[in-house]
Amino acid sequence: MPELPEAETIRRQLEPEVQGETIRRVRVLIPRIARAHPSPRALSRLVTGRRIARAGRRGKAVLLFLNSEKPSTLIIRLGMTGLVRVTPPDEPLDKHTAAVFDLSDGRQIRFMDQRQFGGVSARPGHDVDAMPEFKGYGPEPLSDEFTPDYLERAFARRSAQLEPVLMDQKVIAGIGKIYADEICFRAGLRPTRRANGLTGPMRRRLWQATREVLTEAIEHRGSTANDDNYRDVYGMPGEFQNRLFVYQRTGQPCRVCGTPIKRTPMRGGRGMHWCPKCQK
DNA sequence: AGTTGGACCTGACTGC
DNA sequence: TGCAGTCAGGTCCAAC
Repeated sequence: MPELPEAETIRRQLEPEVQGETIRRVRVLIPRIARAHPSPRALSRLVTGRRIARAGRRGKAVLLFLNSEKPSTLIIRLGMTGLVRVTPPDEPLDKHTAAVFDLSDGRQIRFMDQRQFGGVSARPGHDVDAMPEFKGYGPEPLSDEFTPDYLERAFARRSAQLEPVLMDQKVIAGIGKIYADEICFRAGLRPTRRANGLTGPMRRRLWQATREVLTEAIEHRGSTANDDNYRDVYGMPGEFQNRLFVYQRTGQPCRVCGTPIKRTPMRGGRGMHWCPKCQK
C-alpha cells in the first residue's frame, strides 16, 4: 500500500511527466474522494488554469505545486489503493477512476482508487505546513529535522506500543503498516514495546533503521505486497516486497535466524509482524 | 493530551 | 456454483 516510499516514487516519476503543463479541466467521477472540499466545484476552482511548477510530497501525500496569479497546491492522498497514471485522453477509463485532470498537451492525470480511502484536495498557496491536511504532522523522516533527539522528545509521553506510535503521522510523517513492521525488525525492537520505554541506544537504532528502510524502499520503487495493488506511474509494481523481512510473513521462517515470524493483533484488525528471536 | 475502538470501503479469500 | 463471513489498512471520529 502507498506509504512514504510509494508516494515518493510517484512524485519522482510524475514531476518530469507533467511539469510545465497547465491543468485545463477537472472531473471528479467519485465524489467521495473529494470529500475534503464542500464540492468538486471548489476543488476545480483551485486548480484549473494553473501551471504545474513542480511535484512534492508530505508524508504519504503527493503534491502538485501550481502557479498562476493565485498559486495553489493539489494534494493527492493515496489512501489504501490509490493509483496515479498519466494517460492519453482516449485510453478507456478504469472502473475505479475517481478524478481526471486534463492537461494542456492533451494527456490526463488520472487518480484511481478501488477502496476510496484516498482523496484529492487543493489549497491556496504553497505553504504545506499551513494546510489543514497536514496539521500537526511530524517531521519528514528523511529530513534533518528527524533526529534521535527528536525521537526522545516525541516518545517521552507515549505509553502506547511502539508500532502504532511509529505509524502516528503526528510523530513521524509517512510510515504505515509495511514500513513500521520492517523498521522495528531492522532496529531489533519488538513492535509491542512501549514507545516511552526505549533507551537512548534503542532510539538511535530505531532512528537509523527508519532512514535506512525508507531510503532502500525508495530505491526499489516501493512495495507491492501480496494483496496489494500498488503500481507506480508507469503501471509497474515495486520491487521492495522481495526484501521484506517480516510484513505479511506470519509463520514463515525469519530470513535471518529461521524462527517463524509471529503476528500480534493490533488495532482495527491489523497485525504486527515480528521475529521473536531477532527482536527484543 | 494520549489511548482505544469502530467506521468507512471493496476485492480476495475461506468455509460450508 | 454460490453466498455469507472475514480480512486488509489510512484516516477520522468518539469515548474514556
